[in-house]
Amino acid sequence: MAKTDTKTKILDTAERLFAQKGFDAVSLRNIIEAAKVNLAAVHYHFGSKQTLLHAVVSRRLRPVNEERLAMLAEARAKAGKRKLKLEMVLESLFVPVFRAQASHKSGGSFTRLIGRVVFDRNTELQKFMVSELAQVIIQFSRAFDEALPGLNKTEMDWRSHFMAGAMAHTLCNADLLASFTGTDAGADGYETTVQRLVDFTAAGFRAKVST
Amino acid sequence: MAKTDTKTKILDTAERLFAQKGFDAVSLRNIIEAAKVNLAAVHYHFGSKQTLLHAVVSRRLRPVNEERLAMLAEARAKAGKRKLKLEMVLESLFVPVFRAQASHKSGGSFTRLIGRVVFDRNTELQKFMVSELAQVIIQFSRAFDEALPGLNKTEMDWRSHFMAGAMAHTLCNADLLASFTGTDAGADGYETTVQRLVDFTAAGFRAKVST
DNA sequence: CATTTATTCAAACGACTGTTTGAAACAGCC
DNA sequence: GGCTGTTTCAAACAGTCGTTTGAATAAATG
Repeated sequence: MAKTDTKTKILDTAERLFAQKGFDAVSLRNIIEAAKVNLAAVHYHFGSKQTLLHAVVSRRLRPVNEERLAMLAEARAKAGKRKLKLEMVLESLFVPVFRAQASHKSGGSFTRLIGRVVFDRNTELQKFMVSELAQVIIQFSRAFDEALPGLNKTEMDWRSHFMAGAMAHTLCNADLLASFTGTDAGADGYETTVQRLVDFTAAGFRAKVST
Repeated sequence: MAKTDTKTKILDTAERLFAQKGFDAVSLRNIIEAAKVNLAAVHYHFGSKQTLLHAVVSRRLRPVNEERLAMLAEARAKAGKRKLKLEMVLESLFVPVFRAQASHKSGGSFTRLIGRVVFDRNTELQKFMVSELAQVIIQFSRAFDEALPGLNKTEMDWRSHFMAGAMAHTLCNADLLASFTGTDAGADGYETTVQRLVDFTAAGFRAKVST
């Protein structure tokens, strides 16, 4: 118990602080102070600050990505020979990450972190993210092609891009919605949020391509 | 000429570097080295690093916001007594900021910066942004209500949020699209990008609200 | 038990941070 | 010319940064 205690304390605290303030704005000393561990413990367990970030992201993102692929496979199985339904593909992409926020009582700090990571310009981190997301990207871009057989590749790429932006912004800046508009982002469960996001992005994917 | 030369050299260089690496990751010494000015000049002209960021953002964002409001007013005038058209509202929001990228040959660094700023968690910066965007938010949320009379407030807030995410992500991470999919973001002019973004978000706004 | 391995700790490393200072260099004006 | 106000400059300030070190402690193994 005591062996991994320090390790997870560091992970939990780093996750919370990175999500709150961003990677560069949080120092290792901020983390070890809040986690009440020794400074050298970070390097002993993780090697460097950058590797710590990778560990923080990976711990949460890996199960999420596995569940995404599992849900997509299930959607495929359920469709059988029929065409894959766009809404189910989108749900497979959204539900695991939004549910992780609700279930794991990290106070939503980790989804904020994942959302933020997408927008962070950190060359090391981006390489890491690409490798972590590789399978998901491959499988889901294929799924989108199947669900929207008529759409040409360029349009598909752009619309996937827009969809990713809407998703990341929602994960990362849900509190902005409250401050700007007064609407409380966490008022309903994650299911309602996902439903809204699916409605919006599905309609966007299906929009008539203007000439 | 020499009087404002240092000032604009600092602004230009800071804009480029902030957009490339983010606010925290760039030091004042990085900036003054690239701009070939003295370190103290930053504080002489701008007071602090934070105020420099405000100046960098404001210089570009202010004219963009003015043009946004002007385009919206023009769209209103053109509509006359008819209902405001959603696509024209969206264009009024997108065109100025995307055109600024193309016209001002900053290499698109400033739109990346503006996109990034939306996602940055910097309390000081967020307060500043809210004040800079206040008028735009008020006017455009009213316009969206007019263009979509049937939609209730909560749904409207969420969809505006999704739309903002798609926009910010496109401004900030256009290069990601190239690296992930191979589609070159800058292949066509900004008009095509705006058109695609309008198509996507307009359809999202108009999506049937699922029960 | 002793001995080896894993983990914690305080202290220091050199480098870098934003900011301040006070003296130079420059401008425009009488 | 001298003088005033603006702008530049090198140097230093007081911290903080990520990282390393070597000894002290805890746990595990024989």
